[in-house]
Amino acid sequence: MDYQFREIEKKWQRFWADNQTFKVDNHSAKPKYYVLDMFPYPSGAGLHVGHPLGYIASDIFSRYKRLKGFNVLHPMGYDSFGLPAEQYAIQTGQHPAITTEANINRYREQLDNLGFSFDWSREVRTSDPGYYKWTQWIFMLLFNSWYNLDTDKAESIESLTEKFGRAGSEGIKAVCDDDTSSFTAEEWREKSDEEKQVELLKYRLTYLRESTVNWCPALGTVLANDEVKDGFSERGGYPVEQKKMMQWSMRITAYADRLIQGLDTVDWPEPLKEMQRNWIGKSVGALVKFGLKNRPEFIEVFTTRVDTIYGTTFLVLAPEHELVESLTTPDRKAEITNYIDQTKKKSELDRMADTKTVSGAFTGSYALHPVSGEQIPVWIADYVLAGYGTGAVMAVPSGDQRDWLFATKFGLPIVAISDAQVGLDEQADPTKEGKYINSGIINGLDYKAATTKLIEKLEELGAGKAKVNYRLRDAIFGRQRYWGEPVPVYFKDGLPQLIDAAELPLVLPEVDKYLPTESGEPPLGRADNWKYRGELEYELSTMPGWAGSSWYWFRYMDARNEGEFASKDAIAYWKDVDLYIGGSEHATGHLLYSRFWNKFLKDLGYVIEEEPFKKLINQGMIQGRSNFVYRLIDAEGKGTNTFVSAGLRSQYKASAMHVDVNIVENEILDLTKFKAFRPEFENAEFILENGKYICGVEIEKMSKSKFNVVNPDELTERFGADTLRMYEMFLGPLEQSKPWNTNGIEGVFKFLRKFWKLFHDDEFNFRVSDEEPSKAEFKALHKIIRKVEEDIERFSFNTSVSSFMICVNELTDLKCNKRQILQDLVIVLQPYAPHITEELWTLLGNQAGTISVANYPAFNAEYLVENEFSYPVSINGKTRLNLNISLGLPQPEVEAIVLANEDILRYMDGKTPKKVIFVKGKIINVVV
RNA sequence: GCUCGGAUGGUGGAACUGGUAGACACGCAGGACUUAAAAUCCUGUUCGCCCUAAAGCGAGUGCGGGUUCGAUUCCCGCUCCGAGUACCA
Repeated sequence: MDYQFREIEKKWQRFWADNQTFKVDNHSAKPKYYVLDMFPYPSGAGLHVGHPLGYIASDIFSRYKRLKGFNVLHPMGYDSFGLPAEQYAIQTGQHPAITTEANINRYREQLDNLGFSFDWSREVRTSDPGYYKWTQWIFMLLFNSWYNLDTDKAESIESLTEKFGRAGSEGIKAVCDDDTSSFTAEEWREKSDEEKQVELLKYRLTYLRESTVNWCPALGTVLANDEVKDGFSERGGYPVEQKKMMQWSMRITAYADRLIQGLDTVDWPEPLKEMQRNWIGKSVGALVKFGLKNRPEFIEVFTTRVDTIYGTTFLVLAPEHELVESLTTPDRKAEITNYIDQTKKKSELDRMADTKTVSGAFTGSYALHPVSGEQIPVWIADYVLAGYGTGAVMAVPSGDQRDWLFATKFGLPIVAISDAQVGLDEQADPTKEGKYINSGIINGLDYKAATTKLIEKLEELGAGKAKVNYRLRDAIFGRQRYWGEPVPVYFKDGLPQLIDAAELPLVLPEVDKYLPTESGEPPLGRADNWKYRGELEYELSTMPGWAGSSWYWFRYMDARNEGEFASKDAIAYWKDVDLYIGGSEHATGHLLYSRFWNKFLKDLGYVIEEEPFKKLINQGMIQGRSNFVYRLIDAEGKGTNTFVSAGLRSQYKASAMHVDVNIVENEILDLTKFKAFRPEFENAEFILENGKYICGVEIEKMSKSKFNVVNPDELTERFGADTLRMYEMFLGPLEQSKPWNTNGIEGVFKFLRKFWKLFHDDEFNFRVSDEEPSKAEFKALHKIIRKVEEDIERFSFNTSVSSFMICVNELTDLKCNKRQILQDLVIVLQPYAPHITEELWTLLGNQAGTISVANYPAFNAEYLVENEFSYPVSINGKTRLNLNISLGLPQPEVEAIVLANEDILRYMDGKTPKKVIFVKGKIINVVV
C-alpha cells in the first residue's frame, strides 16, 4: 500500500489514547525532565496554524528526551478563565462555563489530530473548582504573610505579631505601606483586635489599597488598559474616566531585587531578561529632603546622583504633586492653575510626541538646600511624573539634559560641579569623572567618595538617606468581573477576613446576568443569598487572569491531589520546569508573576527551587499571509465583476480585495472556487496573464476578517499530521517570526512518501533486507544520528528536517532497504513524525507502542572517518578548483602536490608562491 | 529617544568555533512516462558578460570602511525593517 497517512494517523492516535502511552509516573529510576508549553486560553475561534508551532517543538523535544532515557513530564491544560467567554456570556446569556467547555473540547480534538505526546491524565483547567481551590489557597497564604527584610524572605504573619508583642514596631524591617505606625510592645498588646488587623493589613503580601481604575459609567464596568482607546471604551466607544477604588493588590515589589538577581541564574533569551530588568527598573540613589523657606513642610526628592546636589539650582514638582497648591504664591496663582489645566488636557499621546518641548511654571516659593542652605526656586513641569520616585526632582542643569533644557528656557543658573565637565553652553554633561568644584564639603573628592560623604552628612542632618527605587508597581489583583476565581474573603466590621481553609473552594455563584449590579457593584453582587455563613458580605471582585497561570506547573506534578496543591513527594521529584516554550508577549506579565509566586512558595517551604523555569524558548509569531484579487472599477468608481491578474494590475483602474487564502495555491487563484466564494462572483470574469490569475500578497496579522487564517485541520486532512508537524518546523528557526505560507508543504509530504518507499518495493509490498549494510549506508545513518542530536539540543529543528531529506535521498540513491539502517532511522525520525514511524516500527516486527521508549541509536564516529578529502584550492583567497588529497599527509607533502598541479600553476600565472595556507580537512590557499 | 533582534537568489531558508556562499525545499523552465490528467522520475535554475554549446570571465550575503592568506561570520561608522518601552530624576 502507498503511504496511507489518514488511516495510519488515526490508528496510532487511538492506540496511544487507549494504552495511555504517554502517562508518566512520579517515581522512576530514570532522571526527570519537565517540558512545559504555555497553556492556551480556549478561544471560540479554535486553533490556527500558528498555535501548534511551539507545541510541535516541545513535543519533538519531549519525545527525543524519552528516547534519551529520561522520565518526561509533558502536560497540557487550559487557562480557561478570561474575558472573551464573559463578553460572549453578556451578549448571549450563555453561562461562560458552557462555552468554555465547548471550546476546550474543540481544542482537544484539534490537538489530538496532531499526535502530541501529552499526558492528558494530568490536564488542568484554571476555571475548575478543584483547581482554583488551590489558587484561592495561595491567595490566603499571601494574605497571611509579610516580607521580612532582615531575613530577606516572606514569613508567616504570626512571626510579625510575635515581634510586635515582644518589642513593638521598633527594629522591624519590612516591605509595607508607607503609613505604618510606631508603637511599643505594650501599646501593641493594648490595641483592640480591630486596630491590630488594620495595622497588619499594611504588611500583608496581599492587601487592600485604593487604586485608580478605568471606569466606564455607560458600561458600568472597569476596563483594562487594553480596552481603552484614547479615553473611550474600545467596545461601544463610551467615555472612560479614572476612578479611585479599593482594590486587592499583591506586594510583588517585595521581590523586586530577587526577581532581578534570579535572571542571572536562568537560561532565557537575553532580550526577554532585559525586558524584565527594564520593567522592574531598579535605580539606586537617595531620598533627600529640601526644607521650605518660612514653612514647616519639606519637599522630598529621589535622585540617583546625590553627588551633584551642589549643582541644584531649582526644584521641579510634578503638576499633580500635593504641595503645589499650598506652595503657589498669590501672584503666581493664575499661571500655575493655567499650566495644570494644560497638562490635564494633554493626552498621553501628546505628552509622548512632545518630549522636545520644554514647559513649566514657577510657584513663587523657595526651598532651602539641605547642605548649603541656599534658597532654591520651586517650579512645576510635566516632565516630572507624579507616579515615579516622589514626584519631585532636584534639578541639576549642568548634569542632566532635561534640567539643562529647562534652565536654558527659563533663564535659571547652570552651575558646573566637576572639573571634568565640558561644553555646558551646549548641553549638560553627566560625567562622573573628575573632582568636584563649587561643591562645599565634597570639593576635590571623586564620585565614590563624594556620594558616601554626602549620604553620611544627609543622614546626620536628618535630611536624607540612601534609597533604592523601582519602577515596578504592586500588582492590582481585583477584577470587577464574573468569570474569574472568587476571592476567599468576607468582611466583618469593614475588615477583610479569610474564610476558613476547610471551606475552600469558594465556588463561583450563579448570577442572572453577567453585568454589574444597578448600584455599580461587580457581577457577583447579583448572586442570591451569597453570604459567608449566611450573613457576612463576601468580597465581590474576582481574581485577574494571571492568578491561575502563576502556579499551574506545580499542579501538573500532581494534578488529581485533593488534599494539597501538589504533594511534597511530587514536588521533590519534579522540582521545576526544565524547558518552557511560549511567546514573548508574556515577558512582563505571566512570566514575572509566576516567578514571584514561585519565590513566595519557596520562602514558605512549599517548593524547592527559587526559579520556576530553568530554560525558556520563545517561539516566533506566525503571521498571516493575505492574498488579494484586483477588481476593476468602472467610470463611476463602482466595483465591476471583472478581476485583473496582479501582474497586469497597473494597466487598469482596480481596487484590491482580500480573497480567501484557501482557494489560492502558489498565488494562482482557483477560478472555480472563487466563483463559489460569494454568490456575487458567480459570473465573475477574469483578465489572465499566461492563462492564470495571479494574486497579490501581503503579510498581515492572521485574522478571520483578512481571509488569511489557515486551519491545521484542513492541512492534516490533506497531508497528514506528520507532514504538518515537519513542515511547521521546516519553515525556519523556531524563535523567528515568519509569515505562514503553505506553498512548500508538498516538499515535506514528498519526503515522507519517499521515506515510506524505502521500506517497500515498487508494488508497495513491505520488504526490508537483513543483509549487512554497506559503508555508505552506515555513513548516511550515522550522519543523521549525530545531526539530529545536535540540532535538537540547540533547538534548530528546521535544519534537522533538511538533514532527514538529505539522508532519505541518499538512501534512496543507494536503494537501501537494510533493516539495520532503517530501524535506527525510524527511531531518529520518531520525534518529528510519530505516526509513520510507529507504523513502520511495528511493520519491522517490533512491539506496538514501544518506539516511544526505544533507545536513541548510539553515534559511531568510525563510520564517518574519511581517508581523502576534496580540498578546495584557492589562489589569493579565490577558489579555483578541488583536489582529492589523502587526509593523512603532512603540510609539506600537500604543498608539493598542489604546486606540482598544472592547473594550479596556470592560475598562478608564473608567479612564485609566497606562502601556502593549509588547514587540514578544510582548505588550501596559495598566496602569490 | 533608549534596549534588544534582524537584513543572504523569484520565495522559505542553510553555512555550528573566520575556511568551497546559496545546502534542503518551494516556485519556475525544459524533458521522460501516459490517449490524457494526476502521480512519479530526469535536467537546469544567484546575477551579469561571452556563447549554438561546452568552457570561461566578472560581480555578489543591506551600505561604507577596517582586521586577516581568507569575512555572511570579527571590529568601526551608517541605512532600513521588526519587537519592547515611554520624559525614571
